[in-house]
Formats: sequence, C-alpha cells, structure tokens
Amino acid sequence: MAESKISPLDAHLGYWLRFVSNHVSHAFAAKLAGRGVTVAEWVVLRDVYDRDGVAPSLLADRLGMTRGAISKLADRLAAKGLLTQSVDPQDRRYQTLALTSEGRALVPDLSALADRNDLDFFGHLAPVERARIEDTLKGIVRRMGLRSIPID
Amino acid sequence: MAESKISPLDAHLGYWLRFVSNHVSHAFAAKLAGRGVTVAEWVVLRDVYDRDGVAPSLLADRLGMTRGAISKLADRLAAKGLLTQSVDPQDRRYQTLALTSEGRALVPDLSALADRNDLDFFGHLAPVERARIEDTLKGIVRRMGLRSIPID
DNA sequence: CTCCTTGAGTTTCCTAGGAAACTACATCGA
DNA sequence: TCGATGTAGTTTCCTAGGAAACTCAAGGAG
Repeated sequence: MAESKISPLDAHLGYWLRFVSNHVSHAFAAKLAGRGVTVAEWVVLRDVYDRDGVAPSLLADRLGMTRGAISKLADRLAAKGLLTQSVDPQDRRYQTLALTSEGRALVPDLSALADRNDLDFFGHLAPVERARIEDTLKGIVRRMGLRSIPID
Repeated sequence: MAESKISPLDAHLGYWLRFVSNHVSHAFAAKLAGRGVTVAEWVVLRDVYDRDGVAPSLLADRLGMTRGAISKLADRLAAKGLLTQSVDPQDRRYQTLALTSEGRALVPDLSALADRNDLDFFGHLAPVERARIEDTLKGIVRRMGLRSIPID
C-alpha cells in the first residue's frame, strides 16, 4: 500500500468540465462564424447592447481581458461597422463604446444562436438536473470569489 | 406577450460551464508555470507517460489538435529535455515520442498539482453531488459523440 | 505656473495554435 | 521499373490575446 498512483487525466472533474465546455464553445463559434463574428466579439456586442456608452476599461475588467485586447477588439468591431468608439469631450482620456444600428440589429440574431447552442447541448436535461448543475457552478464561483466573464 | 426578449449571457448553462472551467484551467496553468510547463505540454507528457512510443499524429487525434501544433509542442518539450522524438527505422515517415527520464520523473509531480487543483475547486462538493455532475457531463459527451481531450 | 503623478487607451513584441502548402517516403498499379 | 497516390511530419502565414512600454491628458503639489 501507500503506492502513490498517478491519476489519469479524466479522474478530474475539471477535465470533464473543460471537455464539454470546449465543445460547447467551439460549436457556438462555428454558428457565429456564419455571421462573421467571433465569440469574443459576440460577448462585447452583448455587453454593450445593455450598457451603451461603456468605457473600454470597464469592459476589460468585466470580460477579464487586458485593455490592449479590448482596444483591438473594439477596432475590429468598428471596422465591421458594428460599434463606434468616441472620445468623451469632457475628459479626452476617456472613450465610450456604442453599437451602431447595424450592431444593435445583429444582437438578437446572435442571441438566438446562443439560445440554440445551449439547447443543443443541454436541452435534454431535466429542469431539476440543469438547475442542480447551475447551482453548483454558481456556488463554486461564489465560494472562490471568481470574477470576469469567461472568453478565451 | 410574444415579446422576443434577448436572454442575458448568464442565462446559458454553457456560460457557467465556461466560467468555472476557465478559472480552473487558469489556476492550473499558474501552478504548472512554477514547473516551467504549460497545460498543453502537461497533457502531452501525461499521455506519453502511459503510451511511450506513440506517434505524433495519434496524439493529435486524441488531443484534438492539428499535426502542426503537435509538431511544435513536441519540439518545445524536446528542447526542455523532457521528451525525445525518434524516427521509425522501418518506415521513416513515422516518428515515436517517448519521455526522457527527466520527463518521466516530472509527471508524478505535475500530477499532484492537478490533483491539488481539482481539490481546490471541487473538494468541498459532496461525493454524490460530484458524481452527479460528472455523470451528466459524461452523458453529454456520449450523447453528442464528442471526442478529443480538451486543451485550448 | 510648472512639474509630477496617475490613469485610459494604444502599440509593440511575443507566444500558441489553426490552415494549408510543402517535403519526404512507402506502396501500389501499369 | 517507375510514376501516381496517399500519408506523416514540417513549415509558413495568419489570428488573437497577454505583457509591458509608451502617449496623452487631467489633476494636484510645490
């Protein structure tokens, strides 16, 4: 006894979590690709949809990305005509991000894809089972004090 | 009625899955960084540990990565002295990957970090709760016919 | 008023992985 | 025998994001 066995990768719950999570994300990315949008771009669009005029640095905090990454992401979305970046005339260090009408019109469409994707993977779960998992996951988030919307 | 509401990001189970999964992975990556190894490298080491002499393309299949990515990963691990690449003398198109003694000695150490990481996040769950989640996740994998160890 | 600090956003450099072209190399068919 | 084919691995090019240096503007401290 006392033989220190090396556990297989799939002995960890984190392994299964990542396994499923990656496939869910990839499937969603594939759906979004049909609309010419990446997952990160979708998250930004969705966030700005509810908070028009948000500052890039706030977005960076919430999304758990660096300011540099947000800067480039915003540039890409602006290049696609989905978002505008404007300098705050009060304090020219600040910017505000807002959706264009095109961007705003696109969000409900993408949201439907998100709903669909979740249904594809989790639609067969009994409501009680689904709720149990969600509660457990939220419990971990709370317990560990996790922040930031997950993207990468 | 019939008002098509746009669901918030966190209405999706996939959101919470990704949220927790990303934090689990990042925490693990931070632990591994102390040993100078990335998560992808760890997965390769762990896999080759059990299957010495495996072909890179098999690894690529199992890990859900391209052959190109495996090629570079193997180069990095070889540069660190953890793994050797040798050409099959029978058929020189083939390679076999094997751990060096250094690499082999490192795996149990890294495995302990993986165990520890899983405990940090999921150690507080009741065994029955943990089993339920694992079963549900495995059920999704089976139901959707998912393959490949998740890395990215 | 001038200097210094602080904070928002940008830019540069770096890394990791995917896509696809490319390089052997073995095998099969004519 | 010899070219066509297919496969294993490599390489090149590209993208996305992090780290950290950099720019610029506001707001003091003296």
